[in-house]
Amino acid sequence: MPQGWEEIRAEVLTRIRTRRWPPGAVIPTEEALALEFDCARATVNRALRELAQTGMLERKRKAGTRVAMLPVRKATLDIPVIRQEVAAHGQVHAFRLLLQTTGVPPIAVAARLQLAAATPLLHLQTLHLADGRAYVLEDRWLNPAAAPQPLPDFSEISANEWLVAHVTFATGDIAFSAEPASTSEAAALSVAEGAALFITERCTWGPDAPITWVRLAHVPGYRLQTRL
Amino acid sequence: MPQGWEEIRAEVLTRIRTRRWPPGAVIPTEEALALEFDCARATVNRALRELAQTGMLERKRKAGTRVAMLPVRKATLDIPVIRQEVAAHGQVHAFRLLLQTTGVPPIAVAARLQLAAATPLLHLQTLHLADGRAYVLEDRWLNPAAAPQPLPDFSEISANEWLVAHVTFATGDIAFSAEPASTSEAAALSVAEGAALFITERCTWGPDAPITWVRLAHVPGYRLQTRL
DNA sequence: GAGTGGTCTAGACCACCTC
DNA sequence: AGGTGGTCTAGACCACTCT
Repeated sequence: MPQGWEEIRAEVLTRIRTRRWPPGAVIPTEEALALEFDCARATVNRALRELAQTGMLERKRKAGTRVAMLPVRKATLDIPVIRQEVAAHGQVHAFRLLLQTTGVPPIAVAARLQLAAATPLLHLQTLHLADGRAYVLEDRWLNPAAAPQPLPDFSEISANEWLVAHVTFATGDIAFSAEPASTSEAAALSVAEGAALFITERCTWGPDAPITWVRLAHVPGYRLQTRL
Repeated sequence: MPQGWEEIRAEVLTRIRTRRWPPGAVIPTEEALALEFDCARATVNRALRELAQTGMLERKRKAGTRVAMLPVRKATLDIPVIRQEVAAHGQVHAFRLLLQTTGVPPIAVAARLQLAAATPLLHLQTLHLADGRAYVLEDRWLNPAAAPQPLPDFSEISANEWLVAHVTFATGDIAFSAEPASTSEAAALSVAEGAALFITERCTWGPDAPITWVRLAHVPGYRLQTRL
């Protein structure tokens, strides 16, 4: 007899995986399961809610709970923080500020940030190193209006870490893709032009104004991995 | 005054984002917050637990709850099912089975599946089309021992959909990367050799045996996106 | 040792949705 | 209209871990 919501979750998961409750089937109500497992309905609710959150179950009031037709559709992904990511590999992290200017960003960047046209932003290019070798090339446009003055010396502190510590964050999105290395990217990362790079692109907004747009070009061989 | 765990979560999130509770700070105990918000401790617990799950808070018994030093570190992302993904774009999905043979997989594949050496697997290559144009090239090795006999005709039903509907799934992992198109991939996807392709690689295991290894090579321009 | 979060209970009311 | 999940409560005990 399972006890505790985790064991109940495991038991339900087993019944799904062994096809005792096949995809599409309606499973017993919370009340019935609470009776079977001899626990409170809230405990069953907790277990089933967690399974619904990962996409194994689909729940609707009155209609009941059914096993998803295509189970395992969601994964939680750790968004790596570069310094920690490098440290986790037992390597030494360092970075070099390649570029720091102010100017109007490309249309594509302004559009993603939903920025009024021709707003000047701070443009930073940073190369992150792991044990002295190129690891990630960071291309960032930063809205000074979103940050408290004065801005720090970004050759000493990473923009990402300073921002999360000092700027109020409201919302954001993140996208992953593959792109060929441009001439300048290839040079910075010491790879061939056109090499397949894993790209992470992030936008963040504050309560009132866009904060920053970042594009991380990862060195070939980079993998983003998670359990299902 | 917030009411309900969602409003409490929103209120706590606001206090974090406005830096009333800055990164690293310890926030009041559940009991204190329950008093302030005039609700049960379980309600506060629910709100704080959700925030901890997304990486905004770090919780430890006795030590209390503190705002994460680097907030927003986890994102949940939907693992797309190809047919639905294509349909979601309003396009027509179709697929062509390019290859179906049986043989011993490459060492790299066998290793990832933790497979005993020299086990013959079914090898499938499938090209998925969106509105008739190449969309994803699927390269799959499937363990017949993990599936109930007989196997279906994979030129009529997609291997993925048949598997989730008929094979007991236990665990798996998924990885994303960028790789240059090989000669055969380039031909199948109608792109230049060496073009940057977004790669999804998935391993799944049953309770007793490895089930399948899949590698999806997405056409250039593909983006995997999610909110933060 | 003591404070904090983690969990469970028994009951209740409500919102939603299918029937 | 009634059944189902969603949520809340007030209380309790436990597990962990910092001091």
